[in-house]
Amino acid sequence: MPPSLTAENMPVRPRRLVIAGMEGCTNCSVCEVRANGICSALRDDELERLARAAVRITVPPGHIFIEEGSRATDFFNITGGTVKLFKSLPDGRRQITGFVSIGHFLGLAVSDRYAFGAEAIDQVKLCRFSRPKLDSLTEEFPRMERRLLSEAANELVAAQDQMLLLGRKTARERVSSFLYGQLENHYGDVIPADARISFPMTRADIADFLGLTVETVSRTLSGLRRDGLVTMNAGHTISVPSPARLRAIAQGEEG
Amino acid sequence: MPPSLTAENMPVRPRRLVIAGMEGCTNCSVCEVRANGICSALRDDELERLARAAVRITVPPGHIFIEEGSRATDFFNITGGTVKLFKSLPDGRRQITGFVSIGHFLGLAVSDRYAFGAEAIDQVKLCRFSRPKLDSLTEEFPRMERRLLSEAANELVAAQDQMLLLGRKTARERVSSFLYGQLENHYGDVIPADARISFPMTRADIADFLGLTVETVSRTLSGLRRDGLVTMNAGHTISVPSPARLRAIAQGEEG
DNA sequence: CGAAAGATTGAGGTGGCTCAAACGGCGTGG
DNA sequence: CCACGCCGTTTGAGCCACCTCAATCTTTCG
Repeated sequence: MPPSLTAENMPVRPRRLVIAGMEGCTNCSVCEVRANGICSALRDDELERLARAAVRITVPPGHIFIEEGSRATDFFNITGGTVKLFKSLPDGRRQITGFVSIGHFLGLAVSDRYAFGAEAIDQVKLCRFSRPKLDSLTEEFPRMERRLLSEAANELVAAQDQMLLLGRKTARERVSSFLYGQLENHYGDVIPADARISFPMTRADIADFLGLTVETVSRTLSGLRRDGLVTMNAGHTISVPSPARLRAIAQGEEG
Repeated sequence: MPPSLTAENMPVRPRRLVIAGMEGCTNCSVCEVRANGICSALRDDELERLARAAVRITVPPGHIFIEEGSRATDFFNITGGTVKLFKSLPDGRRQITGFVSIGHFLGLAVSDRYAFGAEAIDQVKLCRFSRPKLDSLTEEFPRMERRLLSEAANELVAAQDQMLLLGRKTARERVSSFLYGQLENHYGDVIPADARISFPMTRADIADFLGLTVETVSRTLSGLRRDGLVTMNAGHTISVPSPARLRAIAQGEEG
């Protein structure tokens, strides 16, 4: 059993700390996302009550575990893997509104139905809470509600950034923004020169996230490579010699 | 996700319930947004404490009262008028992330700085709370925190809709979505045939909201008029004979 | 090793942008 | 009361960034 992890002695950024063989575990005090999940706001004794409300499940790649417009019966906390959230139009056009991974919650709904769909990109592990259970839990633990509010505020800021991207940025700026965002996810606020990213999403996912086509994403990446801004080891692993230059492009600071 | 974010306790649509001559009033129990503002979650005795923390101010049209990136010292509740929220790029490109009016809050920030700017479109009235004051208030009134969470959840849903619009909709669909949204704001869920909207924002505002240019917005409106979908009385007042058809276009259901 | 999915590249088309001009309402001042 | 100027809106003409369609190449995985 790992030492007790409190909010104070843990870093803020998500870690790739994934403990194998936890599938059947319902003891939240040793949960791998204790440090970042919604549970991070709780004390050990409170966690025990939480554990009874949570069910840990595993979702295979490509599986849609939240259907757009279906009844919002559950609430999820991601404990491993990466999920894409999306909205679609009747003719199949799709917009990915965000990628969420370890430590983040999922299932905030205004009405009794989900306004978005959720699909596992790779093998995804998550904690499921039934909505009524969660309601009574937040009732009991105000600190958890505060945690949810701060998480929602974060999502809102990210959503506003994405609106600026989708409404006003060029393809080159969008792709650079995406790559830089991946760098931030991985390294936090201090990104070293010659950084490397590895991400699970396909070009099609990236295109649907950036409001572009696969071809444009591919061409734009090739362009960045030609300009020495990135080097591509494999399709899903990219090196960035100068993150600062990439950031400048992402923010529209280049000629 | 949110605790009680069930249909029953969700905020209803904003009402045009505006009581004149309240400018100097600091008694929240008779406040015109009592029904929809963040205060709506509070009892009368709690409101009295709230009143001491609030300052009512008036902002003239065109005035930017939140500067992008400035210190997030205050939190606002809009009691009259319409505000545009925006983000900009260094070269002046601008994206309006939302229009907020009576009853909505403003100023939720993740860091110690605002990630967006806010500008009054018409004459705007608002309640200002200092951040520390608000913090102690939410500490004291958990119900208020819950209210903020539900409001944030609503904003998040709207933001996701807007991302779909910006990333995947045509100009015609975007303009139709905007107009239909205005109808919803005004009428709520039940929109009568032959509905009329009147909005304060200029074509430039609409363009920056929809990720288009002024010219495209204008041309698209002309197109909708040519097709009998809208009739324009004055530039800022538009009639919609068949809201259902407009909605169909907005959602990409037309050929 | 082979099939299928994903990624890249090319050629050509187009929706929305840019540049430009004209129009209209409204407040101001003569 | 009208002339003027300002600002927002509309309309036109031409262009370009990104999309569409299509072929080829690469990676993945049974």
